[in-house]
Amino acid sequence: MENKQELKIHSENSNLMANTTFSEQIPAVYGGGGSFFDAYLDMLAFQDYGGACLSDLFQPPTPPPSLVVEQQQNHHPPPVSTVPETAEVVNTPTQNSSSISYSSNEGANIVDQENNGRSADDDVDDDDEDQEKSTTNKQLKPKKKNPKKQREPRFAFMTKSDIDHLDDGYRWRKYGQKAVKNSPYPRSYHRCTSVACGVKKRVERSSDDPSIVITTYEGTHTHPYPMTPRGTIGISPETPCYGGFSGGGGGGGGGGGSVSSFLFTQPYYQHLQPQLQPYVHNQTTPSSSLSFSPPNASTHHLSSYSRLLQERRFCPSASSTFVADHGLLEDVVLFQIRKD
DNA sequence: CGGTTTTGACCAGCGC
DNA sequence: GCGCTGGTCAAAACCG
Repeated sequence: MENKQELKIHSENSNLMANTTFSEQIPAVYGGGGSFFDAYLDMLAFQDYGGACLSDLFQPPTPPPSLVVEQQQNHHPPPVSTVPETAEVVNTPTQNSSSISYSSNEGANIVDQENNGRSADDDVDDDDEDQEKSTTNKQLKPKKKNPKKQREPRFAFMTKSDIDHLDDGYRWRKYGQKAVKNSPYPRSYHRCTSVACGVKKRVERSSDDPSIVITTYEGTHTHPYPMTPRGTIGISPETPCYGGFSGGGGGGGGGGGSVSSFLFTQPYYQHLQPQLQPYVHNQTTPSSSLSFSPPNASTHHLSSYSRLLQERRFCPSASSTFVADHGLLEDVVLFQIRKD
């Protein structure tokens, strides 16, 4: 059995043909056989756009993105509210979906699965054995100080794009590339260049559909959002968000970057919870460019998608202080609002 | 010159 | 045990 949850977002805009699908599968046995996703992903998101940077999609945001939000459940009637004016969100949680977590630091489910229940203490116990091994290895190459290092939560982001590296503002350094079995396209390995930030990213193209770039993120950023090249944000240094997701950037020298980053620090399926989260207003950037306040959208009519947009901006370390973040979805939906 | 990319080698895990 | 594959390292090359 596996848990699966999907969230589709369709955008109707001549300049914005976003077709985003978030889905998650928690395989019964992590790493077991099956599809790439079964074995590999904690969460998967699909973003369909043709540009290099999501933010670029919205250069002429006229008219505002027409998004229709709806929810679907495979075995349940369409729940929750609809926001007819905009985005379409298809949320398809199956059974046990409530056990799914997208949180990086809080994603105990994911971590537990990936470690098969191993704890950090277990790793410590292996030190002796590891040292013995490393003694031999040192003759060849001193590597792997912590071979059984706890694996960070991961999730993937599928992007339909011509380019491999989506610009998210974080800086990535490529540290490896490998040919992928059954795929003509190599997989590249990237690491966040920030000091003491262990976030990793893998980028590969789907062998089935070469136009799709699969970006897998591992770990959590332990630093504030690094740059604001497109004239907007920077997450407050006082409230470092642990972005379970961040993408793009890196290659091609010159750093650069957009303002996109996902912060799935709160599970986006939180729409299942009765209470709504308040809107986020970035206090560090008084400019309206960061404010998310959907016009004419009462909290009662917030779609799950809208709530997703909010939730993903939350910082777990500051549950009562919400910090705005420019993420891909935000780019999809809120550009017009921000422009205003 | 410093940062990034490339690339071959090495290591670990897994399946047979 | 062996081979395959994924992931990482690190030196060299590259680039601004």
